[in-house]
Amino acid sequence: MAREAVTIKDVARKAGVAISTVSSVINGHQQHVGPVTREKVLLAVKELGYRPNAIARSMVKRTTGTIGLVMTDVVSPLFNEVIIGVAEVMAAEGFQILISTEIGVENEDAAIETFRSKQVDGFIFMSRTQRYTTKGLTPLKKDKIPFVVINRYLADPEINQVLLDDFGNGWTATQHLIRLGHTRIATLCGPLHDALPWRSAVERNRGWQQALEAHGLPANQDWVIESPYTFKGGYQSVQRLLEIIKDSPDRPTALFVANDSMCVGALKALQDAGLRLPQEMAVVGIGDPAHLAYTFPATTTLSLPIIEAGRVAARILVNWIKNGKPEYAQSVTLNSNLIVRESCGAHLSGKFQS
Amino acid sequence: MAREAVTIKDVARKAGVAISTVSSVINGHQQHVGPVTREKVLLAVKELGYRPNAIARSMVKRTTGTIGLVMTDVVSPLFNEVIIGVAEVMAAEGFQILISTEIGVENEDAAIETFRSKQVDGFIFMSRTQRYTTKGLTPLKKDKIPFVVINRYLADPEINQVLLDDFGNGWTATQHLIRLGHTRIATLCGPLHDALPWRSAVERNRGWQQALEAHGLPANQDWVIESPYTFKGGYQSVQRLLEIIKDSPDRPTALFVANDSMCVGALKALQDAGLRLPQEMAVVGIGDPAHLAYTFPATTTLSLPIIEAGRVAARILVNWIKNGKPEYAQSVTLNSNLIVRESCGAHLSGKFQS
DNA sequence: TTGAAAGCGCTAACAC
DNA sequence: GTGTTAGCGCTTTCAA
Repeated sequence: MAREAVTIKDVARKAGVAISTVSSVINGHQQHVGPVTREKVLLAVKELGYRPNAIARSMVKRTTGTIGLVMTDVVSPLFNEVIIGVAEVMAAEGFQILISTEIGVENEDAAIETFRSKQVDGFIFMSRTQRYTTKGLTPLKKDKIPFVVINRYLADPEINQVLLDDFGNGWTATQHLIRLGHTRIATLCGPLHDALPWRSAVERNRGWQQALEAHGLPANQDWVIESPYTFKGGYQSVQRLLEIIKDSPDRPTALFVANDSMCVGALKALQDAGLRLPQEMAVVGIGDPAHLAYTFPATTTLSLPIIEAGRVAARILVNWIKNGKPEYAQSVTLNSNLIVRESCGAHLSGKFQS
Repeated sequence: MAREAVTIKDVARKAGVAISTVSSVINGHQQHVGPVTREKVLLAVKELGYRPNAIARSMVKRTTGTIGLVMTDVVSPLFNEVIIGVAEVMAAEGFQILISTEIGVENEDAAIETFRSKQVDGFIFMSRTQRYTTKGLTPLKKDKIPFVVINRYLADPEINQVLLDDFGNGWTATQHLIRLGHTRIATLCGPLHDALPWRSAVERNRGWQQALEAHGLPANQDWVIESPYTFKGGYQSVQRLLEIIKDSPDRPTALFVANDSMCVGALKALQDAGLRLPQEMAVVGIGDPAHLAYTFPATTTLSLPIIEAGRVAARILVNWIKNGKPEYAQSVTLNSNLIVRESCGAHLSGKFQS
């Protein structure tokens, strides 16, 4: 801060008017101030280089024009993108964003406390791990503090949430392969039976299964390979799958991979095994397009709308703050876009239309 | 904010002591408060669920424990990473981070104004475009507001800067190829002669040139292809290069690509032209490892230490804030790490040792 | 060792 | 129309 900041008092003195008059013109309360006085004030403001102290203002208005963005996992570049969406609408609405420096789910409560003491007007929570807990959020709810939660799938219907359509993604990815003519579709499904199972894995797998069933195709459980959401997991899963199917007369011709990191590993393993892609194995993934556009072949993928999730959450939050109450308790589920690239073989088959 | 927040006054009343006593125990001014009084206060704090109002505190202490992070380009995932580094040290130091919602260089001044009115204790500027200007920073300097600048290469020696070693990156990348036995090395250099030339392009190109000269090798200017830092730029540059060298007996066997997006485009173009990589063309790039690890072949690259830049900048800033003055005017240049993957052919040649 | 009171910079009644 | 004044919640002399 400037050592000797000029205050509203200085402006008032310089302009030869009262403090409250200055306040009026600063805040555009035009009703009560004459044009000449107004000019005098404006002049003084300019000459002194006066900059209103937002802290002092917050003090009396009891609102800061600042929201807290709590990310349990700043480390993920993909999920970082939520900032872009949030920033976009907050800029338009004149809010500032405080981001949590405390990293990791376990520090979420600390972040909430810090932000509350800083008097943020509301919160956005972004998590990657899809925890089911509401623990840290309960006090917020009780104190009627505006907040919206992204990607957390909480059971509480009173909480405003923005969700990604995991089931739909699994369904769409699989259906895309079916439309391309594949009838035997395997899947790398992620951590389905972990200590705490990942909701996204479970849902995406359900999508795969139901899409197949809806088309009267078999959802062969031997072709469901579980592994962590990692490059290595994807690589090893493919090796396992290849082992399982090696003597099979009816090998799968397509593969749905439920996560981006896994998908890159899978592609690598497939190529290391000498398979031609997509001719001998068509692949569809889910996740970050920035990554998957650069694989070889470029990966057809369902692109998670993270930026849009940020926008939507921000809009809900801003409305809530401005109106003093939530529009209504809502849970918005965002669909993904299917980005057709090369790995699914659509560019070869010519079969895929829509 | 909670509608009816409990204040220090409530605590004082409940504990049967004076406001100033509560303040003392809250802030750990142990000197002046007896153990029984202290306990009474602590109890009241707990029972009431008192949370100090940081805004009110800031008001009188004239410091907010908040810094402003101004990014001219939030849209770049790579440069977003700076947040991670900054957050890491700010968390440890107990500062919060306000991020600029105003996007684009042209809005930098607006961001500065907003943050100043919010009384941030200091600034970190992160830019991608390496503007030479000091315009918006001059008032900060004049008012002795702590700030540090990342990736901007300002001439003013009094400004604290964190820089990336563009020249060194060009040099190292090229030298790596030389060590692998290449003697004819082309380069895609980026926007060297643009309306406003990109410093990074100029410097990286200088690194390429001098590394070659240092080894007594020709820096063939016909093999310097200019284009924007884009996927398309890289793709087209390779096409141009291939055209130029197609009848040449002494074709280049290696390529230094001065930017990550360009590099991905280049790889694609090379493969589309039917070249085997890295056997017929070895490639080294610069930029984001997350991207370039997934190309085919995986790209050997100089990985820009963006997170580290955030850390370093944050440390300098925090010191400045805490001591009331900068440690000294410094300009820290960070070297990149060479990440050896497949595109350079090191795994085949066995020549590369260090 | 504790408490009273001034004041941080600003807004918003309420008088004039 | 314009000015006076009482806070917002807290820290910090300074007395007691």
